[in-house]
Amino acid sequence: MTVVDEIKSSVVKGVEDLYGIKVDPEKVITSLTRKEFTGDYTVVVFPFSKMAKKKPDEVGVEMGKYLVDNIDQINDSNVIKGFLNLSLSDTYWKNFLFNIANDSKYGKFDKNGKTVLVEFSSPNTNKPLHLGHIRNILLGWSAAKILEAAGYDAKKVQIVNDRGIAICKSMVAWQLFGEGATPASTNTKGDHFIGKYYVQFETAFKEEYKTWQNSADLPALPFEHDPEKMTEDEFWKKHKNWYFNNHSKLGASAKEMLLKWEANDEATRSLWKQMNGWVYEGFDETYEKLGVNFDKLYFESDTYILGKDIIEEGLKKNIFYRKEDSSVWIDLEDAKLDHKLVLRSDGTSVYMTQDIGTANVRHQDYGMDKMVYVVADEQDYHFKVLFEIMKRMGAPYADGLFHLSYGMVDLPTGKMKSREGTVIDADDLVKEVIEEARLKCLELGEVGNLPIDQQQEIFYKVGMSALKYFIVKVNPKKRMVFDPKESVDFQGQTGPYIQYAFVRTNGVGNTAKKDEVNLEDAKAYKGLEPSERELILQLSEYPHLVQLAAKELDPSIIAAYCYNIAKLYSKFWNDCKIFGLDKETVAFRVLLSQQVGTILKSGMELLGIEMPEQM
RNA sequence: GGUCUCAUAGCUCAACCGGAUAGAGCAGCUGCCUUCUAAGCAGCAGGUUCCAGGUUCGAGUCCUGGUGGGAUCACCA
Repeated sequence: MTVVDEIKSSVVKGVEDLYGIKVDPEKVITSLTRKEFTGDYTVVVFPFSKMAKKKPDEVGVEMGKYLVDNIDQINDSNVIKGFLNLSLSDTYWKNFLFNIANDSKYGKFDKNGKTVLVEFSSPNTNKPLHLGHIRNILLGWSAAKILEAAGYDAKKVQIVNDRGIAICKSMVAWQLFGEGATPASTNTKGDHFIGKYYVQFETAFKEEYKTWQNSADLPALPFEHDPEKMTEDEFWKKHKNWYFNNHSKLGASAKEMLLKWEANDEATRSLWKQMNGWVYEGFDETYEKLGVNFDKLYFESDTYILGKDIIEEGLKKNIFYRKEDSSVWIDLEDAKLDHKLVLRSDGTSVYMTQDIGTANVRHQDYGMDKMVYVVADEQDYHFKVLFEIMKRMGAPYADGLFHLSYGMVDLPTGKMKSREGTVIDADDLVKEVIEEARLKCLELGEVGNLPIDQQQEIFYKVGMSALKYFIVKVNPKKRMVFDPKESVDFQGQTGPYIQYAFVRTNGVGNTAKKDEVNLEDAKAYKGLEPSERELILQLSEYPHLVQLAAKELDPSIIAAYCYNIAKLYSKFWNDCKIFGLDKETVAFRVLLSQQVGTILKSGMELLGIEMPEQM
């Protein structure tokens, strides 16, 4: 039982003993005492003062006395404006530090026997990964790590969108313009190689469309052009899809390719396999750089036909209904979600059907209790509908479905748009950030004399932490702005700042080893400086925050926490000397540094960030 | 137009689900390296939390109504 729990239950008992009122322990509000006041924990007494019909301060004083009398560790209390501040003894905090030093699993919860699937990344195979994917990947990875720490068996999966019109466009362009080139022959990373042909297709299509617009005998157009309401450009933009489907030569080739693919045409399938293979090689390289991996990949080419049988089952249960044209729908009006198509009139699947089917297959594979989809917030509606359907279908994991919805990454100039070339490429960004780190390390750090491969490793870790921390510190739900020039910083609330604090703890450890400091001596340490006390108090919050982050699926909670610890350690570093003092003090501060280092490392690991030994 | 979502310092973000005087970082200014790594520390300055009401001991947080951004409302994925 933690102190906080103990305080809460004592408050409950106290309220009952003193005033004869029963309260729910959940309703007891405690928090860390703010810096301006003396105390460690604060209890809000307003609710009890209302029930007891006494003045808040009066209740506070009575409760304070009760708690000091009944909980050994609490040795003082004060009341300010209805807030009861409780102080724990120095001995308590010192013992707390000794306890976690002996607990190798501090902050890691016992297995709860539940399995959770985390789906993330899920790229299309027609172009390379970009900054948006990076946010997705970091969130997914981190969510999985946090859930693991909270006791779940977390499986990392993705659905690879490897089929459809987009990849066919790349295939057509490669046939038309490729002249047999390969990633190897052009010395290009596979995903970039394919992306190049996708862009080439789009460019050629645009040209074709333009020529057609200016040609003499245009057919009747489906949309009217009202010059008052739209510009010429907007007018043609509106017709783009229609043109692609009905008049474009390139469009026809791509569509033909798709039909052949669906008909299992041998040549088409083998070209498709080859081109996707190139893309996967490229993706793997990027994933490795980002330090992530997956337990299982699901491919849309396998799953896109799934789900139909489930729809049939649902039809029997009257969850779905069939229209006259034999398309199948679900009525979700009572959930304020409208009617939604789940099967086309020709009997083929739609996106929703696939997702239903895929969820089912995953349940056969893993029997998961929970599933987290890391997908951008533009799909909020889709997942609301999907989850509602799964609930009505009675899926056993329906209550464990969670959409980790995150906001887009914007540039200072506005949205990233692949069509306008304003996309930040993942590989470029990684490379840039490592280069920045190299310059910074050589300027500020003490790495110049290390062997070159160790230097490289440090540059990599520092650069990646700057990038990752910047992204993961923001609450996932919020849109965020990424300024390529300024965003990836190395000072202040950043990854490298936290790494720097860690490197200091590491240095302390090395010196302690050299000086043969005996950590047992720490137990005889007599004092406790404010910055030491504050640090230990924060260390004690770690498990609680891991749980909170797991519950909210929010890595930014951990990111903020790590920063907090690093900051307090930096303060401690400045306030307190570590070596060259009596052996008890030295031992205690070495032990404290060691624990700070341990927590920083495991906290940052939850965010997918590695710590360098030195920098 | 319906639905969802967001709005906090010049900029980028916090505020642990309603708690004390709204906090950090960056940018700006002032100090601190002969001593464990100054990627640091201490300090100054910066706010009508978009607006108007409401709920209550207490509202950035909840409710209503505005304003402004974004998303979504396909037999696309």
